[in-house]
Amino acid sequence: MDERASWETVGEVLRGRGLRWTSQRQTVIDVLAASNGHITGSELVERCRALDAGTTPSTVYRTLDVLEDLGLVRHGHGADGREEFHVLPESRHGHLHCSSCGQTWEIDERRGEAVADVLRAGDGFEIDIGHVTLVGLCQQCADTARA
Amino acid sequence: MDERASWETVGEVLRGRGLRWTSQRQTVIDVLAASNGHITGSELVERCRALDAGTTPSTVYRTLDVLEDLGLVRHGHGADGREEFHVLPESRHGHLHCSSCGQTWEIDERRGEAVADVLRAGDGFEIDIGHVTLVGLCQQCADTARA
DNA sequence: ATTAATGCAAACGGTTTGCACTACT
DNA sequence: AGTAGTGCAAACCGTTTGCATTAAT
Repeated sequence: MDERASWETVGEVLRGRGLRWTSQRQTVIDVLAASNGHITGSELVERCRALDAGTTPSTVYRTLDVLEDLGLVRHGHGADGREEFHVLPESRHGHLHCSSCGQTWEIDERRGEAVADVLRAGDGFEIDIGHVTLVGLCQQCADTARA
Repeated sequence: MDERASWETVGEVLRGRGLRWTSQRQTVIDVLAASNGHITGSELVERCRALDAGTTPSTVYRTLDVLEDLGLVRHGHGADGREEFHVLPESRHGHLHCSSCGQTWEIDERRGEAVADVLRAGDGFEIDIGHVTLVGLCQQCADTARA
C-alpha cells in the first residue's frame, strides 16, 4: 500500500485504491509518457485520439484529475492561459515562452531556484515556479527588436 | 498628433486617430481608473454593468483592444488563466497569487528587476514580468503548511 | 453623410457535468 | 454483482464574431 506511482506502476496503484485500470487510461498514460514534460489538455486529447480514435475529452480530463491525485501530473497555465499539465517525475521546472517567435524553453531547476530565492527574500513568498509559463522575448527576438 | 494617452486625454487621442469618444468607453475608463491596477475581463464587465446596466461584453472587450493599442492597458493572464488587464501608467510590476489563501500581491519594480536579471543572466531571456501571475504560497500559508 | 461603435444573439474553444450504459474487479 | 469508468450530449464560462442599427464626427 501507499505505493509510489510511476508510469509502470500506475495500474497497481490505481487498483490499490479501489480504482480501475482501463484501456483509455492506458492511452492517456502512453501519451503523457511520450510527452516532453508538459502538454495542454486539448493537445493531450488530440494525441490520444491519434492512438485511439474513440477518445472522449471528458475521459481524458477525468483521468488527468486522478493522475493529479496520484501526483503523476500537476496542472498549471500556459502563456495563453490554457490549462497545461506537467508530467512527473521530473525536476520542478518552469517555462519561458517567447511572445514573438512562440517558442518555449524550460527554466532549469538551478535558475528556478534563483528566481524563488529573489521572491522568498522579498517577503517570504514560496513560488511554485511550475504553475505558470513566464512570457517575454527570447534573446534572439529581443536583439531583433532592439536593432 | 502622436499624443500620449492618459485617462484625461483618451478622448482627444481617440479622436486624433479618427476614432470616437462614447459614453460606453467613458464607463470602461471610469472603471479602469478606479481599479487598483489589474482587473480581469469579466470583472470589468461586471463593474461596468454596475455603472451602466446596459453594458455589453462585446463592447467592453472591443474597448480594451483599442486601449491596448493606445498603450493604456496591457493584457496578461491571472492565476487561473483568465485574461487579466494591467492598467497603465504604472510601474511595470508583476503579481503573486497565493494558491492557499487566494490573496494577490504585487511584485514591485525592484524585485521584478531582480527576477528579470536572473533569467537574463541565464540565457538572455527578456521576461515580461507583468504578463503572468506567479503562483505559490504566501509566507503565512507556507508557515502553516510547514507546521 | 459618413463610418465608427454599439447591441444583440449566436458561435467559439476549452473544460465540466449529468446520466444511462459498459466493463473492470 | 457491484460500482468505477465510459461516452454522449448538453452545459458551462469567458471571450469573440457577424450583422443590422445607432450615433459621434
